[in-house]
This record gives sequence, C-alpha cells and structure tokens, in this order.
Amino acid sequence: MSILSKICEGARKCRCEGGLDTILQAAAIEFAEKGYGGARVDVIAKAAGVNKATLYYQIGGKEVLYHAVLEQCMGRLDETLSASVEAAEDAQEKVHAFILAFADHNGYMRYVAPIALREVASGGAHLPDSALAHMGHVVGLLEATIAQGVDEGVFREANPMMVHMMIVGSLFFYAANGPIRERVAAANSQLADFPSMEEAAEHVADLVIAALKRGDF
Amino acid sequence: MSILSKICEGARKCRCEGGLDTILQAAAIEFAEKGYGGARVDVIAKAAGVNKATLYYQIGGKEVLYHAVLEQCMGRLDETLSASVEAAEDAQEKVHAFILAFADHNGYMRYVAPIALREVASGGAHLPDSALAHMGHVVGLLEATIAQGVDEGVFREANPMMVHMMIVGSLFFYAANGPIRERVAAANSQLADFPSMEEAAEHVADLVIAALKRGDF
Amino acid sequence: MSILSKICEGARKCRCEGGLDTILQAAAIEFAEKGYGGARVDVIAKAAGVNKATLYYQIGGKEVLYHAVLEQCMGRLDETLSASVEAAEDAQEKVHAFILAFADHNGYMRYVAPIALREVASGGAHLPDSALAHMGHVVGLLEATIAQGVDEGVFREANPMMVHMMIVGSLFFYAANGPIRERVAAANSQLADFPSMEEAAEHVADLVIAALKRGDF
Amino acid sequence: MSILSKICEGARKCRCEGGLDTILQAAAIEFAEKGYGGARVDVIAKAAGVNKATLYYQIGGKEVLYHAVLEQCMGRLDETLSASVEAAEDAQEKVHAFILAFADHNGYMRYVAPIALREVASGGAHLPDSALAHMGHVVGLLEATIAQGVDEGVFREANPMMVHMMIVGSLFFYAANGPIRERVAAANSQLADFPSMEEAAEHVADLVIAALKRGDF
DNA sequence: TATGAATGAGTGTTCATTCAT
DNA sequence: GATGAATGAACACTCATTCAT
Repeated sequence: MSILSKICEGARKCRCEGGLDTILQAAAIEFAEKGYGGARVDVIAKAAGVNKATLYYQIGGKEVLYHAVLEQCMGRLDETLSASVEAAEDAQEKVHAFILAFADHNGYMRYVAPIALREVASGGAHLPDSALAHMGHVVGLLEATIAQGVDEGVFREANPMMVHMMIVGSLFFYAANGPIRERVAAANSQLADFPSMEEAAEHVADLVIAALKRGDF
Repeated sequence: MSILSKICEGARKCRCEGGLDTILQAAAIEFAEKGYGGARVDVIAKAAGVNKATLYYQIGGKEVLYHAVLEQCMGRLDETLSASVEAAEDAQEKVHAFILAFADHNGYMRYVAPIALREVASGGAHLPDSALAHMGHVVGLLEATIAQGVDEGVFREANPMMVHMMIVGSLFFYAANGPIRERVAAANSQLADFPSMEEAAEHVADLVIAALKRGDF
Repeated sequence: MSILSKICEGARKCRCEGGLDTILQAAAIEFAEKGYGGARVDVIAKAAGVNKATLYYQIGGKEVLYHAVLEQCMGRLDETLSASVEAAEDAQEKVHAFILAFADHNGYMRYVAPIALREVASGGAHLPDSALAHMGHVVGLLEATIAQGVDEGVFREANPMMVHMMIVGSLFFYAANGPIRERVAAANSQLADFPSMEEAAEHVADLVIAALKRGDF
Repeated sequence: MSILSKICEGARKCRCEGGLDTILQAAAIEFAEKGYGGARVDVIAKAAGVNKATLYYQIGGKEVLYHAVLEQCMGRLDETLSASVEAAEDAQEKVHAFILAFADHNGYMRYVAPIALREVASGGAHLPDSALAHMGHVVGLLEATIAQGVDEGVFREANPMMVHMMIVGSLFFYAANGPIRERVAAANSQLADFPSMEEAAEHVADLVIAALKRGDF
C-alpha cells in the first residue's frame, strides 16, 4: 500500500484547517525551496496552519511527509500524462500531447520541477518505490507511443528512457531556471529574450518529434 | 574579486593534507549528495582530513565554502568548454565539441551535475555573481557559435539561451540520473538498456545540430 | 512592553520544576558570578534543572535572558525602595529608609550588586531601556525626598544624581566586596574587623544625611 | 616574585612594536570593556599590533595577562596615592590628596574603574595576591592618615577599611557610570546636570572629611 | 483528536592555546 | 624571538521528535 493511502487511511479524520492536503501543499513548497535537508518541519506546520505536534500525529515524521509529497506529485503527473496521451490519436500527436501536458501540469510544475531536480541530484536517496512505479508507468507510456509510431511508420526505433530523459530533463530544468535565467539576462541584455514555458515546450516537442522521425535516439 | 581568489589570496598556505583543494573537493561531494541545507560541515572536514576549526580558519564558513565550490566548478567548466570550442573549426564541430566536452568535463560531472541541478531548483538562491559570470560566458560561447553557423549557412537563427537550457538540462539530468534509472530498469527489464554518458551526449549533439539546421529553436 | 512581560505573556506556562522564576534565579547567579561574557547558558540551564532547549523555548536566547534578569532585579529594587520611602514620614527618615532598604533588599543584594557593578563597568552595554526606567524612577524618589527635606528646612539643595551615585556606589561596592575584604584582612590582621552590611548602611546613612544637612553635594 | 616581574624578567627582549606595555594597555582596555570572560585574546593581540602567538610566547596565556594587567593597575595606583599622601602635610590634607589623586590617577581611571568594579563583582576570583598586597598597602595609607588625624585632634577613630570602601566605591562607580548617567539624564532632563569627575571627588572629600571629624565611621 | 511544552542530539561557529618553521 | 597555521573543547542556538494533558 502506498504511503499516501496509509496516511489517508480510514479513521484518520483530520479536523485541522484544510486537512491533509494543506499540509502536503505547504510541504511541497518548503521541500521545493530548501530541499529535504534544508526544509524545516516547523515552517511547514506554520505554513499549513497546523500545530507541529498535529502534523506528527497525522503524518508521522519528516521523511514520511516527504515521501507523501513525492508520491502525490508523481501520481498526479502520471494521471495527467496518461489522460493527455490517451486523448490523442496518432503517435506524433501523443508525443506532442505528452510534452505539453508535462510542461503545464496544472500549475503543479512550480514545485514539482525543483523537487524532481533535487531528487535526481541526490540519486533518488529519498525516492520511495511507489513514486518510482509512477515514473516507470510514464516511461512505459512513452515506450508504447514510440512503438505505435514505429507501427505507423512515422518514427524509428528509439530508447524510450533516453527520450524521457531528454524531455524531462530539458523541461524541468527550463521550468525551474527562471530566476537564474533572468539574472544572466540582466547581465547580458542580448540574452534577455526567452520563450515562455509553453513555447519552450513546443520547441522541445518539435525537436523530439523530428529526432524520433530521423531515428536520432 | 572572486571568492576563490579571496580565499587563496596572499600567503594563506594550507599545510593540511592536500591543501585547500582537498577541502573544496570534499565539500563538492557533500554538497552534491546532500544539498546546501543537508550538508554537514563536520562531514566535509572529516572527509578532507582536516580539523573543523582549520576549515573555518582557511575558508570562513559554510556559505563561503559553498560559494567557493560553485565558483570552482563553474570556472573549470567555463575553461574546459572554451578550450574545446576554440579547438574546433566550423560551427557544427564547435557545437559537437561543446556538448561532448560538457558531458565529460574531466570527470567533474559527477558532482557538478547534482550541485547545478540543486542550484537551479533553489532558483539560484546561493549562486554568487562570479559563478553567474561564468555561466554567461558559456552562453556567450554558444551564441557566437550559432552566429558563426548562420554565417556559414548551416544553421538558422536560434535563441542561444534556449539551446543552452536544452543541452545543459538534458545532460545534467542524464548525468545525475544514473541511480534512479537503474532502479526504474530493475523494475522493468524492458528499459534496462541505456546508453553511456558519452553515447547520450552524442545523441544530444545529433538532436541539437539537426534542430539548429532546421531552425527548431 | 517590557521583556519580562513579553516572556511571561499569554499562555506560555512553564511546566518545568519551579517555572520561569527558577530559570531567572539561576541566570542571575551565573551572570553575577561570571558576567555576561563569561556566563554559560548550559550552566544556567543545568542549575535551573531544565533542558537547554527548554530554556530557549521559554526565553529565547542569552541576551533576552540577561535582559529579563536585569529587568526583574531593577523592578524589584524599585518596588522595595518605593515602598520603604513611602512608609517613612519626614525627609530624613525617608533617606534613612531608602538606604537601609537598598542595602537589605530582601537578600537579593547578593546577586544584584555584582550584576549592577558589571553593568556599570560595561557602560550599560546590555542595559535595556526598561531597566533604565526603573533606575530613573529610583533617582526620582531621591529627588523628591531631597526637595521635601529642603521644604522642611532640614536639607540644603543637592544634586540627586550625585547623592544616588554616592549611596549606590558605596553600598554595591561594599556588598560585593566581602570576599576581597576578607583576603585583605587575612593578610593584615589590624584590618580584620569590619561592620556588617546593615551597619555599613547605617554609616552611609549617617554620612549622607549629615552631608545633605550641610549642603555637601 | 610578582607576575609582572616574572614576565619582564631578564632575557625576554620583546622586539614587537611598543613592547610589553602596548600589550598590557590593549589588554586593559579589552578587559575593561568586556570583562574577563568576554575579552578575546585575538582582539587584544590585534589592538596591540602583535601576533597572537607572540603574545602567548611573551606572556603565557589569558589569565596571566589578566593578572599582569591587574598588578600593573594596582601598582601604579599604589604609587600615585603613596606619593600624593606623602606630599601633603596634615591629616586632612592627606585625605583630600588621597581622594583627588585617586579620582584622577593620571587618566588610568578610565579602564581601572571598570576592571576594579568587575573584579569586586566576581569576589576577586581572578585577583592575584600581589595585587591584593597593593590594596592592603593603600588601606594602610588611609589607616596611618586617620591615626595621624586622631593624634592631631581633628579626626575621631574610624574603621579604615570602611572609609576606603566608601571612597573607592563611590569614585569607581562614578567614574564608570558616565554612559548610564547620560542615558538616565536623556530620559529625565531634570537630572541632566552632573559634576565632573574632579568636582565629584571634591564632594566626596568634603563628605569623608566631615564624617571623619564627626566620627561617623 | 489536538496541542503547548519539553528534549537529546546535533549544527555552525568561536576560542584559547599549541605547533612547525 | 616571531608567526601563520592548526586544533580540541566549547558555545550559543536549532531541530526533529515526543510527552502530558
């Protein structure tokens, strides 16, 4: 059973303002900003408007909280992507839909990107298996889509993991990079003009689709 | 004046085993693994084989240490890339050289990638201007190379920042992703076969060069 | 609002042995013995029988603790003196009461004197305004009493600050000087016989009253 | 042998800028301002313009340094007072000379007063016997002077230690109290007018002489 | 269920002192 | 004799976690 389910399980009726979700959201923001090691449980509790002891009572500790956040993020991402891909018809559209849905992600990207980048940076030190399963499922989506494209005769064979890395790496990086990009641009006005997240996603889509057609992976 | 120079300035000769560089290396590893907030000065000192007070005498504090690490990383990266690009002739070769040099980076990639990913994740919260300058210079390299390619008639106009994000995001992500990739693969044997860092870099190079030719940025 | 009130404010109920007052007392003793710079928070916590973290939770830090001690000392002194002076009838009796009450001070003198001497020595470096207000009030008491004496025709005009310095300086000094006095006396038996604190206060009272009558200030 | 002599002894030829006296002066200022516990050896060394290790080589440690400072202060005070008293003729003049010389003390009062107040506050915890001997000698001076006054028929019998406390306490306190006095006065303009150190000393002299005549000690 | 209070184990940093040259 | 570098032992303060109600 996943961590989130365990937390939400049965009798745990959280009467606190906003319930468990408020806590998870506050935690996501804090973990995104400071990383696991730099995040403070006090800060999360205060931001969520609950007593620290209540947080412990409801969730169980810093690590459990972090796992729950990761799982929720990955789960929602998985859902969103699955739905988007399923809604598209042919392989090329599916890839396009995957990339755009990923880049948008209902606005969650704002804290999912930093958390994911940090998680990658730590080699997945805190990544629970349940989150990993979602990741595997997403790569599986891509795999199936590529296979479909090969069947359709539009794509060549490609390593789905490699394609995934390319998409995800670029987009997470671009999503989180805003503040730094602006500082670089402030120092060099020639670089001051960069695309929005959505435009960037379109570029990535063009690139990836072209590469899939050419067999560059 | 840069932080590193300030630290090294004048006669401050470190008699400890291996000198300042040992400390910086140990710090790089610790910061890479745990992030700024999770890194412990004690651990760095012990790994470097120096007394914690010596570290403070030589460097001055956790934040200064982190800045020095960042600066050294970025500086070396800047140097390596500049040299590689300069050694190549035409624009296409320059881009190829840039990407491969970036991916290799004398083995430093192992801790540069995690540090960079975390720094991006925190919005550059701890990024000193001197490190930023190196980043700007690297983007400038790419800008000049693209312009040269346009002159040569092989590339179309492209936003250099966007190109940079694409390359750097993918490669840092791929470089740091090893452990997670393996866990995903362990759970799904169909995904078990992925390219080495060098091969991945070649893929990225192919992709980027093709996109520059087509004008996909 | 004063520091002490801030600390005691609202529901912060100290469940530890003896409550906040035990901590303040332990702190007073440590600060009296070692001074601000030499006092150790660990020692205070241990002496008060509370965990160091509890002390921080309840009070907030070394400087706040010191301020709270100062404020409590000055506040109690102010109260005691005000009451004693008010209880006396004519000006001469008031001065006498002031001096004797000051010297006794419910046994608090033991640590108030050292703390005050050190505070004076540091030029009031750590003296909070709230403590200063109490001091001002005490000098005001003296001022009013002298004015009353002038009205009564028993005293001549005098600088109240000067009178205050004289009384307070002598008595604090005498109160704290016990151990040194004894060492001097041990080396020179002719000096071995000195008055008790109460007798000393009587001497000071005689002196000061005589001087006020003659107009020596 | 006294600490100072031991330090200055024989072969120790201090080549550093200003020699031992610069160090002692810097130390006196630091100890006066921060107290023993709050004083920092680094600060003293830097203020004296010598290397910290040199200070240790020449003097031997924080406590020895403090003892040396105390001894020098007390020694100079003893000398000054002895000379002043000896130069006066009758007992009343001697007391007057004693008090004025004490208050002036060649400008050393500025740091002698704080140091002495703190030393008293700590019960003489760091007071070396050699410094105590000087104190005993000074009290002896007063004793002899009072005896002379009794012989001359102008004074009555008095406890010399008590007289000493009175004089020294008031004057040290007044000397060090400047900054606090001004803060009190700033808050209550009626108290804003106080005598100079010299005038204060005259007041004290009047008081003490009158008391000695009346037999108030 | 919810929470103010309490705490053991750190955490970055400083200090008096010593070492090696 | 003089000094830059090195260090063990603190030191003020914090944190994740638990307790008592």
